[in-house]
Amino acid sequence: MSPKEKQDVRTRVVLAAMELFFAKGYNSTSIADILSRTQLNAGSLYHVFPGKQDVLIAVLEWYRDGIEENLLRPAWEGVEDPIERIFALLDRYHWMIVETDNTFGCPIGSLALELHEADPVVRELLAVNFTNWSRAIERCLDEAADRLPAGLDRRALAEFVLTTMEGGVMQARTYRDVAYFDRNVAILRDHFDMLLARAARPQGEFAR
Amino acid sequence: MSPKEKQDVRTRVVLAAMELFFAKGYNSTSIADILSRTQLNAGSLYHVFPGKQDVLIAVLEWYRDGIEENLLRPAWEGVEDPIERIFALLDRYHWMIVETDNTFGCPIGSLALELHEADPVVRELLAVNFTNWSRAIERCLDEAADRLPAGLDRRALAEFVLTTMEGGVMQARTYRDVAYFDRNVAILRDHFDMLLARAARPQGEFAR
DNA sequence: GTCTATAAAAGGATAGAC
DNA sequence: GTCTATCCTTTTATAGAC
Repeated sequence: MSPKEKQDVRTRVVLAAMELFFAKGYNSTSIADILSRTQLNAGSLYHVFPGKQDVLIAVLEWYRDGIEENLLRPAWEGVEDPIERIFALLDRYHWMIVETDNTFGCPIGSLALELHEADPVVRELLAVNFTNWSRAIERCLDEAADRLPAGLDRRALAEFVLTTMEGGVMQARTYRDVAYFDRNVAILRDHFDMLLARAARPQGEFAR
Repeated sequence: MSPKEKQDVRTRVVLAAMELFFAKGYNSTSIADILSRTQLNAGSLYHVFPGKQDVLIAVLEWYRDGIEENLLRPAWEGVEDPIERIFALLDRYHWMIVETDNTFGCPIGSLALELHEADPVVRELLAVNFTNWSRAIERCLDEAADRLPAGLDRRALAEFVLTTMEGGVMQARTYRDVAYFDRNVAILRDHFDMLLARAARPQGEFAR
């Protein structure tokens, strides 16, 4: 392959669609938008994708397959403590909000709420993306298990971290003010501090 | 007015649009959908509303003006304790999820994420709806202030309750399983329990 | 595998009679 | 204030030459 070899049609479409869905949503992005951005013709796109929904599916698969490389690894570089990794990930969202002038929306969350009558394949991919995200958090919690209260529902707490991110992003975007996100994260931090303190407290003390 | 007097066009359109936006989203609801459901003709609708966005605005104003009567009062009937009122409200969402076969989405949250490039008037109304919701929670927290830690950021905690609801609803809908919502609420309950315990603890103890 | 042209349908909105 | 008909644009998707 020559150095300036263009990416294949499939990749170009997926990357363009990803940006457009992120910026405008799925329904508000037309095939014409994708063609215009990729400089492709309709024939090329429809040669690879049967229809618009198949582009969406490819985008969701891209997110699914890239979470480690595109999200977690950059967020966790140089951060070893598993609890701090959770807040390092949230800090990355803080910066994504700031860098988009408070218009950032989680692409998965936005699609999950935009698509009311989603095809089962699409819905399954949305769910898988959520699961991969919260499972990554759960692995952090597992690593820190000995500092956390015995019997803690780590899966539930991991899902709660996802909830904090999604709710914080939603409010920051609606108010166009990252402070809404930050206040949510601060409460979550407080929650973790209390959990760590509870776990550290001597057994004799009435626990709770 | 006769007992069987029909509601005026404006009200009929708003109620129908509310249901349709809730079920299908804003972009996926056509004017034809609204006309079909209300049994009105295009002329009648456009006589009252300049365009589709004005219908959306009227719907958001309806939510804004009806939160007390339609949401808070029913949720809080027979519940006096302010902290329990918070969880009574969340319980109401639990049942809305169940009654919709796990397809429930918060109408405001869904619109907030669906409308990526919303008109300022629309965005302002979305924000006002969020504010009214979390302010209602904040009033509960104010009532319970003496049982909560001194210096607690009650506004932030109220926003965090909204986040818990929105994140829980989002996950329950995506997974089509109310258990995701319930687990989130359980963590929030744990958070409140820790806050109440912290506030009740004698001052001498290192209060972290 | 890529190109242009276009089909076919849906959607928002308007005109003008009544 | 309501009715029907229709305009105009956008959008998804396809046909068929190259």
